[in-house]
Amino acid sequence: MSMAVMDHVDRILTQWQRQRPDLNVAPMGTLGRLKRLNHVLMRAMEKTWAEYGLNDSSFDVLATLRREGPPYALSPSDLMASTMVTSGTMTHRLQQLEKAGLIERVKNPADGRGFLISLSDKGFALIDEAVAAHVETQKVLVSSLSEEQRSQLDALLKQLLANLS
Amino acid sequence: MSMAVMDHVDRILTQWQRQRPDLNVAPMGTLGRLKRLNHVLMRAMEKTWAEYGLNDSSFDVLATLRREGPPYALSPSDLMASTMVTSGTMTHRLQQLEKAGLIERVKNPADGRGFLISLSDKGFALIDEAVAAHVETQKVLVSSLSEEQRSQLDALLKQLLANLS
DNA sequence: CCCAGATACCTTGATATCGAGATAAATAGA
DNA sequence: TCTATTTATCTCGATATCAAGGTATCTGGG
Repeated sequence: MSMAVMDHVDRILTQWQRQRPDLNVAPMGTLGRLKRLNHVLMRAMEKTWAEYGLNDSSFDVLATLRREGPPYALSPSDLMASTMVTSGTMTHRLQQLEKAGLIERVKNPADGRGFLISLSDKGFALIDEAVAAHVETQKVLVSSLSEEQRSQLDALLKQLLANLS
Repeated sequence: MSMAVMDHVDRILTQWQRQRPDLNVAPMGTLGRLKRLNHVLMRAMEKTWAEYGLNDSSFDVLATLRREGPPYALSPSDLMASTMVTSGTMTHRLQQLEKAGLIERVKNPADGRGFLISLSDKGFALIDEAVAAHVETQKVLVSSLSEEQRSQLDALLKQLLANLS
Protein backbone atom coordinates (compact mmCIF):
# COMPACT_ATOMS: atom_id res chain seq x y z
CA MET A 1 0.00 0.00 0.00
CA SER A 2 1.53 3.26 -1.14
CA MET A 3 1.50 6.30 1.06
CA ALA A 4 0.74 9.60 -0.62
CA VAL A 5 3.55 12.01 0.20
CA MET A 6 2.85 15.74 0.42
CA ASP A 7 5.35 17.73 -1.58
CA HIS A 8 5.86 21.45 -1.87
CA VAL A 9 3.27 21.77 -4.62
CA ASP A 10 0.68 19.81 -2.64
CA ARG A 11 1.14 22.21 0.24
CA ILE A 12 0.56 25.15 -2.08
CA LEU A 13 -2.67 23.61 -3.37
CA THR A 14 -3.87 22.93 0.17
CA GLN A 15 -3.29 26.55 1.04
CA TRP A 16 -5.26 27.72 -1.95
CA GLN A 17 -8.11 25.34 -1.22
CA ARG A 18 -8.40 26.83 2.23
CA GLN A 19 -8.14 30.43 1.06
CA ARG A 20 -9.99 30.24 -2.23
CA PRO A 21 -12.23 27.18 -2.26
CA ASP A 22 -14.01 28.67 -5.27
CA LEU A 23 -11.01 28.03 -7.54
CA ASN A 24 -10.21 24.75 -9.25
CA VAL A 25 -6.47 24.57 -8.71
CA ALA A 26 -5.77 21.10 -10.10
CA PRO A 27 -4.19 22.47 -13.29
CA MET A 28 -2.07 24.78 -11.13
CA GLY A 29 -0.60 21.73 -9.43
CA THR A 30 0.44 20.13 -12.68
CA LEU A 31 1.82 23.30 -14.21
CA GLY A 32 3.50 24.22 -10.95
CA ARG A 33 5.33 20.90 -10.84
CA LEU A 34 6.33 21.33 -14.43
CA LYS A 35 7.84 24.72 -13.69
CA ARG A 36 9.66 23.58 -10.57
CA LEU A 37 10.92 20.50 -12.33
CA ASN A 38 12.24 22.57 -15.19
CA HIS A 39 14.00 24.82 -12.69
CA VAL A 40 15.64 21.94 -10.83
CA LEU A 41 16.59 20.14 -14.03
CA MET A 42 18.20 23.24 -15.52
CA ARG A 43 20.26 23.74 -12.39
CA ALA A 44 21.45 20.15 -12.52
CA MET A 45 22.32 20.21 -16.22
CA GLU A 46 24.16 23.51 -15.84
CA LYS A 47 26.74 21.74 -13.72
CA THR A 48 27.67 19.44 -16.56
CA TRP A 49 27.79 22.28 -19.06
CA ALA A 50 30.00 24.28 -16.75
CA GLU A 51 32.57 21.47 -16.78
CA TYR A 52 33.07 22.32 -20.43
CA GLY A 53 32.97 26.08 -19.98
CA LEU A 54 29.45 26.18 -21.38
CA ASN A 55 26.00 27.18 -20.21
CA ASP A 56 22.48 26.64 -21.42
CA SER A 57 22.76 29.24 -24.18
CA SER A 58 26.10 28.26 -25.60
CA PHE A 59 25.43 24.54 -25.37
CA ASP A 60 22.12 25.09 -27.14
CA VAL A 61 23.70 26.81 -30.13
CA LEU A 62 26.68 24.47 -30.48
CA ALA A 63 24.47 21.39 -30.16
CA THR A 64 22.10 22.71 -32.80
CA LEU A 65 24.99 23.13 -35.22
CA ARG A 66 26.50 19.76 -34.32
CA ARG A 67 23.39 17.69 -34.81
CA GLU A 68 22.75 19.33 -38.16
CA GLY A 69 25.60 17.27 -39.62
CA PRO A 70 28.20 18.41 -42.16
CA PRO A 71 29.05 21.15 -42.88
CA TYR A 72 27.77 22.10 -39.39
CA ALA A 73 26.48 25.47 -40.52
CA LEU A 74 23.23 27.39 -40.14
CA SER A 75 22.11 31.00 -40.47
CA PRO A 76 21.33 33.03 -37.34
CA SER A 77 17.67 32.90 -38.37
CA ASP A 78 17.71 29.12 -38.50
CA LEU A 79 19.31 29.04 -35.09
CA MET A 80 16.70 31.45 -33.72
CA ALA A 81 13.87 29.29 -34.96
CA SER A 82 15.43 26.17 -33.55
CA THR A 83 16.18 27.59 -30.13
CA MET A 84 13.15 29.80 -29.48
CA VAL A 85 15.00 33.03 -28.72
CA THR A 86 14.71 36.50 -30.21
CA SER A 87 17.13 38.00 -32.68
CA GLY A 88 18.76 40.22 -30.08
CA THR A 89 19.45 37.23 -27.90
CA MET A 90 20.91 35.24 -30.77
CA THR A 91 23.17 38.13 -31.78
CA HIS A 92 24.48 38.21 -28.23
CA ARG A 93 25.00 34.45 -28.06
CA LEU A 94 26.88 34.39 -31.33
CA GLN A 95 29.14 37.25 -30.23
CA GLN A 96 30.14 35.28 -27.12
CA LEU A 97 30.71 32.07 -29.04
CA GLU A 98 32.74 33.82 -31.70
CA LYS A 99 34.87 35.50 -29.06
CA ALA A 100 35.49 32.08 -27.53
CA GLY A 101 36.56 30.71 -30.90
CA LEU A 102 33.86 28.04 -30.92
CA ILE A 103 32.06 29.23 -34.04
CA GLU A 104 33.01 31.04 -37.22
CA ARG A 105 30.84 33.39 -39.23
CA VAL A 106 31.05 34.05 -42.94
CA LYS A 107 28.84 36.23 -45.11
CA ASN A 108 26.25 34.15 -46.87
CA PRO A 109 27.32 34.21 -50.53
CA ALA A 110 23.73 33.61 -51.57
CA ASP A 111 22.18 36.40 -49.48
CA GLY A 112 23.94 39.66 -48.79
CA ARG A 113 21.80 40.31 -45.72
CA GLY A 114 22.80 37.17 -43.93
CA PHE A 115 25.57 35.09 -42.44
CA LEU A 116 26.39 31.47 -42.02
CA ILE A 117 27.48 30.32 -38.61
CA SER A 118 29.60 27.20 -38.47
CA LEU A 119 31.36 25.17 -35.80
CA SER A 120 35.09 25.75 -35.56
CA ASP A 121 37.28 22.67 -35.09
CA LYS A 122 37.57 23.67 -31.46
CA GLY A 123 33.81 24.07 -31.20
CA PHE A 124 33.19 20.71 -32.81
CA ALA A 125 35.57 18.90 -30.49
CA LEU A 126 34.08 20.62 -27.45
CA ILE A 127 30.43 20.00 -28.20
CA ASP A 128 31.11 16.41 -29.20
CA GLU A 129 32.52 15.74 -25.76
CA ALA A 130 30.05 17.89 -23.89
CA VAL A 131 26.99 16.32 -25.44
CA ALA A 132 28.10 12.85 -24.36
CA ALA A 133 28.47 14.04 -20.78
CA HIS A 134 25.15 15.87 -21.03
CA VAL A 135 23.34 12.73 -22.17
CA GLU A 136 24.81 10.85 -19.22
CA THR A 137 23.56 13.53 -16.85
CA GLN A 138 20.10 13.39 -18.37
CA LYS A 139 20.05 9.63 -17.99
CA VAL A 140 20.65 10.05 -14.27
CA LEU A 141 18.06 12.80 -13.98
CA VAL A 142 15.26 10.60 -15.33
CA SER A 143 16.43 7.45 -13.58
CA SER A 144 13.71 7.58 -10.96
CA LEU A 145 11.20 6.69 -13.67
CA SER A 146 10.98 3.29 -15.28
CA GLU A 147 11.49 3.25 -19.02
CA GLU A 148 7.76 2.76 -19.45
CA GLN A 149 6.96 5.69 -17.18
CA ARG A 150 9.43 7.92 -18.99
CA SER A 151 7.84 6.98 -22.27
CA GLN A 152 4.38 7.68 -20.88
CA LEU A 153 5.52 11.06 -19.59
CA ASP A 154 7.00 11.76 -22.99
CA ALA A 155 3.70 11.04 -24.70
CA LEU A 156 1.74 13.28 -22.35
CA LEU A 157 4.17 16.16 -22.71
CA LYS A 158 4.09 15.75 -26.47
CA GLN A 159 0.32 15.86 -26.55
CA LEU A 160 0.23 18.95 -24.38
CA LEU A 161 2.91 20.64 -26.44
CA ALA A 162 1.18 19.83 -29.71
CA ASN A 163 -1.85 21.90 -28.80
CA LEU A 164 0.15 24.90 -27.68
CA SER A 165 2.98 25.59 -30.09
CA MET B 1 -5.61 4.06 -35.72
CA SER B 2 -3.49 6.90 -34.45
CA MET B 3 -0.81 8.42 -36.62
CA ALA B 4 2.46 9.33 -34.90
CA VAL B 5 3.20 12.96 -35.64
CA MET B 6 6.78 14.22 -35.77
CA ASP B 7 7.21 17.31 -33.67
CA HIS B 8 10.19 19.61 -33.23
CA VAL B 9 11.71 17.44 -30.53
CA ASP B 10 11.34 14.29 -32.61
CA ARG B 11 13.25 15.96 -35.41
CA ILE B 12 16.05 16.85 -33.02
CA LEU B 13 16.28 13.26 -31.83
CA THR B 14 16.35 11.99 -35.40
CA GLN B 15 19.22 14.33 -36.16
CA TRP B 16 21.17 13.10 -33.15
CA GLN B 17 20.54 9.48 -34.02
CA ARG B 18 22.05 10.08 -37.42
CA GLN B 19 25.01 12.06 -36.14
CA ARG B 20 25.73 10.27 -32.88
CA PRO B 21 24.19 6.79 -32.99
CA ASP B 22 26.31 5.91 -29.96
CA LEU B 23 24.20 8.11 -27.67
CA ASN B 24 20.93 7.12 -26.04
CA VAL B 25 18.92 10.28 -26.53
CA ALA B 26 15.55 9.10 -25.24
CA PRO B 27 15.89 11.06 -21.98
CA MET B 28 16.86 14.10 -24.04
CA GLY B 29 13.53 13.89 -25.81
CA THR B 30 11.55 13.91 -22.59
CA LEU B 31 13.58 16.64 -20.94
CA GLY B 32 13.59 18.66 -24.14
CA ARG B 33 9.81 18.58 -24.32
CA LEU B 34 9.61 19.56 -20.69
CA LYS B 35 11.81 22.57 -21.31
CA ARG B 36 9.96 23.69 -24.42
CA LEU B 37 6.63 23.20 -22.75
CA ASN B 38 7.72 25.28 -19.80
CA HIS B 39 8.82 28.01 -22.19
CA VAL B 40 5.56 28.04 -24.11
CA LEU B 41 3.46 27.86 -20.96
CA MET B 42 5.30 30.75 -19.35
CA ARG B 43 4.76 32.88 -22.43
CA ALA B 44 1.07 32.10 -22.39
CA MET B 45 0.62 32.78 -18.67
CA GLU B 46 2.57 36.03 -18.91
CA LYS B 47 -0.21 37.44 -21.05
CA THR B 48 -2.72 37.00 -18.25
CA TRP B 49 -0.37 38.44 -15.66
CA ALA B 50 0.29 41.43 -17.88
CA GLU B 51 -3.43 42.25 -17.88
CA TYR B 52 -3.01 43.01 -14.20
CA GLY B 53 0.33 44.81 -14.55
CA LEU B 54 2.14 41.77 -13.21
CA ASN B 55 4.76 39.33 -14.39
CA ASP B 56 6.01 35.95 -13.27
CA SER B 57 8.07 37.42 -10.44
CA SER B 58 5.55 39.77 -8.97
CA PHE B 59 2.66 37.34 -9.32
CA ASP B 60 4.75 34.71 -7.60
CA VAL B 61 5.39 36.84 -4.53
CA LEU B 62 1.88 38.23 -4.22
CA ALA B 63 0.33 34.79 -4.66
CA THR B 64 2.61 33.33 -2.01
CA LEU B 65 1.47 35.97 0.45
CA ARG B 66 -2.18 35.61 -0.51
CA ARG B 67 -2.44 31.86 -0.13
CA GLU B 68 -0.77 32.05 3.26
CA GLY B 69 -3.98 33.42 4.69
CA PRO B 70 -4.32 36.18 7.30
CA PRO B 71 -2.41 38.25 8.12
CA TYR B 72 -0.89 37.76 4.64
CA ALA B 73 2.66 38.29 5.83
CA LEU B 74 5.95 36.44 5.48
CA SER B 75 9.63 37.27 5.88
CA PRO B 76 11.81 37.70 2.80
CA SER B 77 13.51 34.44 3.78
CA ASP B 78 10.24 32.57 3.79
CA LEU B 79 9.43 34.02 0.40
CA MET B 80 12.83 33.00 -0.93
CA ALA B 81 12.36 29.43 0.20
CA SER B 82 8.91 29.27 -1.28
CA THR B 83 9.82 30.71 -4.64
CA MET B 84 13.27 29.22 -5.24
CA VAL B 85 15.14 32.45 -5.88
CA THR B 86 18.27 33.90 -4.31
CA SER B 87 18.32 36.66 -1.75
CA GLY B 88 19.50 39.23 -4.27
CA THR B 89 16.59 38.41 -6.51
CA MET B 90 14.07 38.61 -3.70
CA THR B 91 15.42 41.98 -2.56
CA HIS B 92 14.92 43.25 -6.06
CA ARG B 93 11.41 41.84 -6.35
CA LEU B 94 10.36 43.35 -3.06
CA GLN B 95 11.72 46.76 -4.04
CA GLN B 96 9.58 46.73 -7.17
CA LEU B 97 6.47 45.57 -5.34
CA GLU B 98 6.93 48.13 -2.61
CA LYS B 99 7.38 50.88 -5.17
CA ALA B 100 4.13 49.76 -6.78
CA GLY B 101 2.37 49.90 -3.43
CA LEU B 102 1.37 46.24 -3.54
CA ILE B 103 3.24 45.20 -0.41
CA GLU B 104 4.28 46.82 2.82
CA ARG B 105 7.35 46.06 4.87
CA VAL B 106 7.74 46.46 8.61
CA LYS B 107 10.67 45.58 10.81
CA ASN B 108 10.12 42.24 12.43
CA PRO B 109 9.52 43.05 16.11
CA ALA B 110 10.76 39.59 17.06
CA ASP B 111 14.00 39.72 15.05
CA GLY B 112 15.95 42.91 14.51
CA ARG B 113 17.69 41.48 11.43
CA GLY B 114 14.55 40.85 9.52
CA PHE B 115 11.39 42.25 8.05
CA LEU B 116 7.86 41.17 7.53
CA ILE B 117 6.39 41.61 4.10
CA SER B 118 2.64 41.89 3.90
CA LEU B 119 0.06 42.49 1.21
CA SER B 120 -1.30 46.01 1.05
CA ASP B 121 -5.04 46.38 0.52
CA LYS B 122 -4.26 47.25 -3.07
CA GLY B 123 -2.03 44.18 -3.37
CA PHE B 124 -4.68 41.93 -1.87
CA ALA B 125 -7.37 43.16 -4.21
CA LEU B 126 -5.10 42.83 -7.22
CA ILE B 127 -3.83 39.32 -6.55
CA ASP B 128 -7.28 38.08 -5.67
CA GLU B 129 -8.52 39.09 -9.07
CA ALA B 130 -5.39 38.07 -10.92
CA VAL B 131 -5.24 34.59 -9.48
CA ALA B 132 -8.78 33.86 -10.63
CA ALA B 133 -7.86 34.87 -14.18
CA HIS B 134 -4.65 32.91 -13.93
CA VAL B 135 -6.48 29.74 -12.92
CA GLU B 136 -8.77 30.18 -15.89
CA THR B 137 -5.79 30.50 -18.21
CA GLN B 138 -4.23 27.39 -16.76
CA LYS B 139 -7.43 25.49 -17.25
CA VAL B 140 -7.32 26.34 -20.95
CA LEU B 141 -3.64 25.46 -21.21
CA VAL B 142 -4.16 21.90 -19.98
CA SER B 143 -7.45 21.42 -21.78
CA SER B 144 -5.91 19.20 -24.45
CA LEU B 145 -5.50 16.50 -21.82
CA SER B 146 -8.38 14.56 -20.31
CA GLU B 147 -8.74 14.87 -16.57
CA GLU B 148 -7.29 11.38 -16.23
CA GLN B 149 -4.32 12.23 -18.41
CA ARG B 150 -3.63 15.40 -16.49
CA SER B 151 -3.72 13.48 -13.27
CA GLN B 152 -1.36 10.87 -14.71
CA LEU B 153 1.02 13.58 -15.87
CA ASP B 154 0.83 15.11 -12.43
CA ALA B 155 1.82 11.83 -10.79
CA LEU B 156 4.79 11.32 -13.11
CA LEU B 157 6.05 14.86 -12.61
CA LYS B 158 5.67 14.46 -8.88
CA GLN B 159 7.68 11.26 -8.86
CA LEU B 160 10.43 12.78 -10.94
CA LEU B 161 10.53 15.87 -8.78
CA ALA B 162 10.61 13.87 -5.56
CA ASN B 163 13.95 12.31 -6.48
CA LEU B 164 15.55 15.59 -7.46
CA SER B 165 14.70 18.28 -4.97
C1' DC C 1 13.71 48.59 -64.36
C1' DC C 2 11.80 50.41 -60.16
C1' DC C 3 9.74 50.53 -55.83
C1' DA C 4 6.99 48.89 -51.92
C1' DG C 5 7.05 45.51 -48.72
C1' DA C 6 9.34 41.64 -46.62
C1' DT C 7 13.38 39.71 -44.56
C1' DA C 8 18.00 39.24 -41.97
C1' DC C 9 20.47 40.88 -38.62
C1' DC C 10 22.09 44.29 -35.27
C1' DT C 11 21.62 47.96 -31.65
C1' DT C 12 19.77 49.86 -27.61
C1' DG C 13 17.52 50.19 -23.22
C1' DA C 14 15.10 47.99 -19.64
C1' DT C 15 14.67 43.90 -16.53
C1' DA C 16 15.51 39.71 -14.03
C1' DT C 17 18.56 36.73 -12.30
C1' DC C 18 22.66 34.90 -9.95
C1' DG C 19 26.82 34.61 -7.03
C1' DA C 20 29.91 36.60 -3.95
C1' DG C 21 30.64 39.47 -0.45
C1' DA C 22 29.17 43.00 3.25
C1' DT C 23 26.65 44.28 7.49
C1' DA C 24 23.91 43.82 11.41
C1' DA C 25 21.62 41.05 14.72
C1' DA C 26 20.70 36.67 17.01
C1' DT C 27 22.36 32.58 19.28
C1' DA C 28 25.01 28.99 21.50
C1' DG C 29 28.70 27.69 24.31
C1' DA C 30 32.62 28.37 27.47
C1' DT D 1 29.14 37.68 29.99
C1' DC D 2 31.94 37.33 25.88
C1' DT D 3 32.92 35.53 21.65
C1' DA D 4 32.49 32.73 17.59
C1' DT D 5 29.18 31.24 14.56
C1' DT D 6 25.01 31.45 12.21
C1' DT D 7 21.30 33.87 10.12
C1' DA D 8 18.69 37.69 7.59
C1' DT D 9 19.02 40.81 4.32
C1' DC D 10 21.16 43.97 1.15
C1' DT D 11 24.69 45.53 -2.29
C1' DC D 12 27.27 45.08 -6.39
C1' DG D 13 28.86 43.42 -10.77
C1' DA D 14 28.20 40.31 -14.48
C1' DT D 15 25.15 38.08 -17.70
C1' DA D 16 20.96 36.73 -20.35
C1' DT D 17 16.87 37.97 -22.12
C1' DC D 18 13.28 40.60 -24.56
C1' DA D 19 10.93 44.28 -27.24
C1' DA D 20 11.26 47.92 -30.22
C1' DG D 21 13.42 50.11 -33.65
C1' DG D 22 17.22 50.74 -37.24
C1' DT D 23 19.87 49.49 -41.62
C1' DA D 24 20.94 46.82 -45.50
C1' DT D 25 19.38 43.59 -48.80
C1' DC D 26 16.15 40.85 -51.34
C1' DT D 27 11.82 39.98 -54.04
C1' DG D 28 7.66 40.35 -56.59
C1' DG D 29 4.44 43.07 -59.22
C1' DG D 30 3.68 46.91 -62.37
